[in-house]
Amino acid sequence: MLSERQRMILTAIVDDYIRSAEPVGSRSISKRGDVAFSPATIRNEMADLEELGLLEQPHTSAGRIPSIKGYRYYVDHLIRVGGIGEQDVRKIRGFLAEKMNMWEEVVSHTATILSQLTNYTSIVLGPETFNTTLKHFQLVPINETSAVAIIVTSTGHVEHKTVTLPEGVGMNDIQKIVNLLNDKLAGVAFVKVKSVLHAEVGKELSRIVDSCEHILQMLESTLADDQEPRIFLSGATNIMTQPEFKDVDKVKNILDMLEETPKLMQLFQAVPDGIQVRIGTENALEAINQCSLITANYSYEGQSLGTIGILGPTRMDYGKVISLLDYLSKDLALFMARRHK
Amino acid sequence: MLSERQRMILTAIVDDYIRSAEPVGSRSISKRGDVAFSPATIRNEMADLEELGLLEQPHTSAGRIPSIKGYRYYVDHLIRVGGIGEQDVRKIRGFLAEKMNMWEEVVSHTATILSQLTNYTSIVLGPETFNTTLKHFQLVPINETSAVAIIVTSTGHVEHKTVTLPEGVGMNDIQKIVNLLNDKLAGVAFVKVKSVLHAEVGKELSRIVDSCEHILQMLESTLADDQEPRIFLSGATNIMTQPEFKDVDKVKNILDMLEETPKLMQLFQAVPDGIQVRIGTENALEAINQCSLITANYSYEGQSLGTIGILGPTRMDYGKVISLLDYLSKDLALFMARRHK
DNA sequence: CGTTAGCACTCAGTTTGATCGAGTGCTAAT
DNA sequence: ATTAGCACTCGATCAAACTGAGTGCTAACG
Repeated sequence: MLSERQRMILTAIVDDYIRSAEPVGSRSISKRGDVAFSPATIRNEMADLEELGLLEQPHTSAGRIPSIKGYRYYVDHLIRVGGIGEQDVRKIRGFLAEKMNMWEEVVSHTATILSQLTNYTSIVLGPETFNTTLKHFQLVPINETSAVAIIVTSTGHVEHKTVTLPEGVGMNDIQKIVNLLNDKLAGVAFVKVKSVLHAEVGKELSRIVDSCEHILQMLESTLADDQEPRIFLSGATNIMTQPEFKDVDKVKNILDMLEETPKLMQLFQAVPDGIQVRIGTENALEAINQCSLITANYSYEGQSLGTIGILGPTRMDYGKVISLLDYLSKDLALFMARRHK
Repeated sequence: MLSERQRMILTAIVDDYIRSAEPVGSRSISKRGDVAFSPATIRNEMADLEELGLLEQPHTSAGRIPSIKGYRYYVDHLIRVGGIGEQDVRKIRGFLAEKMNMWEEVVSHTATILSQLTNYTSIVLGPETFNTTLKHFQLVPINETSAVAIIVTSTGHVEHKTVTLPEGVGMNDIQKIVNLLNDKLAGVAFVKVKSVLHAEVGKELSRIVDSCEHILQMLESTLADDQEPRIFLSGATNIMTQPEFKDVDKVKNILDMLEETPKLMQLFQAVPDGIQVRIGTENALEAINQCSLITANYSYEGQSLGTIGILGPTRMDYGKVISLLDYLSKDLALFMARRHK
């Protein structure tokens, strides 16, 4: 357990370091005013804090910087999550005032605004489709052998896919198939589509067309395939403004990671509800061992729809980012709720 | 007009510099073997080439590097566009063997493979829609006030958009509208959609629904709006492997530019047919004044469909990139032709 | 006993200066 | 016309010296 004075000093060091990106010395803390002790006293406390693993020294004659553990303590116990600034609120309001119908627009705008307000990189996962239902299905023939399959979900999300038609399927057949599917599948949750397809559609389909097997298979892969949510990135280059990322190689590792969808998915995998802070090596991926990732779910009626996140240096303005994510995730949830209805 | 010897020397310098990224001295050229003159002679020629503006010296006691004008001369007169390597061909073949139906997949894969084979950044513009025709139109209601409009083009491209429905439009009306539109607009080129909408659809529409004006307006914005081609980027971080881009600020400028769609469009605006090389300051954008951009159109029946491009340092392997772009743009045209049919 | 002033010590960062060597331009010889 | 030779230039590299922020320890202070 830390003493009140130790907590004050740790707070001061983290705050200062977040601002300046430079090791914080005892003198500069003493001069700040809010910790009214002499440098010597502060030095003693700092030595203790270092022994506890909360601070570290880049080298003997430098000031202290927070360790991962130090940031963790700061985030868990010391942080003051103030409301967000007026300017920020105004900017967000302005953005919400724009009339946007498609959730893609909303989500990508959210990503943009997040990265602009924080100067970090924002990553937003679009709503997952798995708990939505099918609203409408359509097959549009392109030529003799292929067609475009279009799926509209209850949330207004549209997926499309070009499929190859089995031979001997005519225009009439297609219309019948489409009608049948809309009849049977409309309102069915995506997770159940596969079983319904087998249980109810199969028999009826065999009455209509010959090459029933092929079509069923095609439909299955079309309808079941597309579970992965879309990823929106913004401000990927913002890390480069941070002094600790002056080195091109470090930056490249991170940006390469951001270009790879599967890695990003891994990063966001299984984030628990609410706001989650992962500092430095707490992240699973080596590439961002010097970064912190803060994520927040947005949900509807207890069901998590998607995630928004901010990636920045470990020396990140945690307070600001957390309050922003909190605000925007709720906003996003609100929007989705409106569409969900 | 350059002498044969000057041309040889210029070629040698450009080739060497492309390989090594270091100023090329007279000795090293003499030693290469293919220019069998003494360093002194070569030095004299180099001085002449510098006077002509084809070479420049970073500082007095350094070797020469090609100037923009030097690269230009090299590209226009000296370059040997060899065929592409066997390995590359094999890799492309392997990629073509994969069965891909959607053009989005093909185009994005093309971008990926281009960046992998060249280690530069590839930018691919998806086929423009303006010379395609409308194949199918659909309106799927989501709730009382909004619906998803879906457009399928003759090339199998799908666009969708959420629209707000005017009040008092019922399910029946929607079906009628959709039928009418498919009847009137199927097969109509996109450029003509707007006029057909006014000339033929307007009157008929007024017979069906009351709020004809609103709907017509909505349809117009939906159908006419979406002209801009999609952009596929790959290997954006590859510039960082180039020694001349060890500086984070330079890189940031370029990557920032790549994140901005309008800037990219500006870059690709009005590229003439065939293969186009823009070296350094020949590019319109300040951010890539130290880069070269090579672009190639892919077309079908004389009509340009889209563009593929490679962005790299001015010190780029022009020969390789040009032959690769040539090969792949033809491949892409072939694929599109198949889909077009 | 907690706090603080004083002081020797440490060490990264910067400056300075010397050295190195790749490469040039010029001149004179071939 | 070509080339060998040579003085010269100038960035790059390295070590030595210097600077100063910051520490840890000790002793004095209230």
